[in-house]
Amino acid sequence: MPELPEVETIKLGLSKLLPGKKVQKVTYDWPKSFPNSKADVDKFLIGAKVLRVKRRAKVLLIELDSKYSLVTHLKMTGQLVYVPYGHKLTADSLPAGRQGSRLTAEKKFGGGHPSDSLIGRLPDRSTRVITGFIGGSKLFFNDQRKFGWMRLVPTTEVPNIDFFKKVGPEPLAASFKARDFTKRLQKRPNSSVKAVLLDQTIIAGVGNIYADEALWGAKIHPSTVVNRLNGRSIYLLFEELQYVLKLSIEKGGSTDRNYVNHEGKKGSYMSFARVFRREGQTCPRCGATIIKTRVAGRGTHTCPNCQKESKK
DNA sequence: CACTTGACCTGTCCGC
DNA sequence: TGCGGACAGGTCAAGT
Repeated sequence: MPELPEVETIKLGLSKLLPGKKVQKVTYDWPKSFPNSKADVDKFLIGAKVLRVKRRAKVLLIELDSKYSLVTHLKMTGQLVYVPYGHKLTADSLPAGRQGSRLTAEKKFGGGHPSDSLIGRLPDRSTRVITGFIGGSKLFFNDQRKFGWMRLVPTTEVPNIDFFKKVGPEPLAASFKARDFTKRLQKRPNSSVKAVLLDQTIIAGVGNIYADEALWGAKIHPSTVVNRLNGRSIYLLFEELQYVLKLSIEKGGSTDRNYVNHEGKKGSYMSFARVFRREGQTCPRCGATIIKTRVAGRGTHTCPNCQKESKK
């Protein structure tokens, strides 16, 4: 769910908050969520100062003056939430309620914070890593499903992470033109256009939400095979993809179920979505009923009238 | 080689 | 009410 616009929103937020902050303490206990050794943490993270925050594809990069970077992929349910100094926290460490114990964060930390905001309830059962800064502020990496990860990587080695070696170009880069988009798509001539949009090695940052939204905008059925798309269709798809990504960044991203930004707040793109998660509702363009099917192994939302399936 | 499916996880929802 | 099963969907590994 965090796709390009969601990670970009977090990047913009954290860029205003983290640079200059010095790491004081780090708490983590789930190796897949944070695989680094304590020795590395002590050497390269504790005492390090944040230089800048960047994004590449769906990955967030926090560059440190120790020549290491904190690299985070939120996958499906990851969150990065910053809690400023002065906010009343109920505990300083990870809750212990996840191994068999059915303790909820609420029970463990003494029943209900007056504030209903996520910030007031952190850490919670999904908290995997807490990075504490001098001055008392904290960055929480929460991840309910544990698919995401945060890791400490030498900054010069970041481009050599397998994912970065293979990942495609940024769709919103000024240098990325329709011609480039066409060439990239045509590397997978026999795949469905939706599968290709979701393939991070073709184009970076597109996930299920914006794939469906852009395909609706371009009136293309998601299972259309790339080599059956004409030049005009591909151009339209390029324009629509950029449009939905930019609009969503403006709206602070999409909150389908889990996503929140650096302040623990939801994004509002979903109220602008035309098809995603709108099965049973009417198509804003033609009034037909939006349907949900399965394409490329994913839930897929289309207007059966605007997006005709091409006959083989 | 090109392409598709399953595994990784947990929480929620639906039907019986 | 409780329980099993389907489902959510980003990426990598394994399968066709």
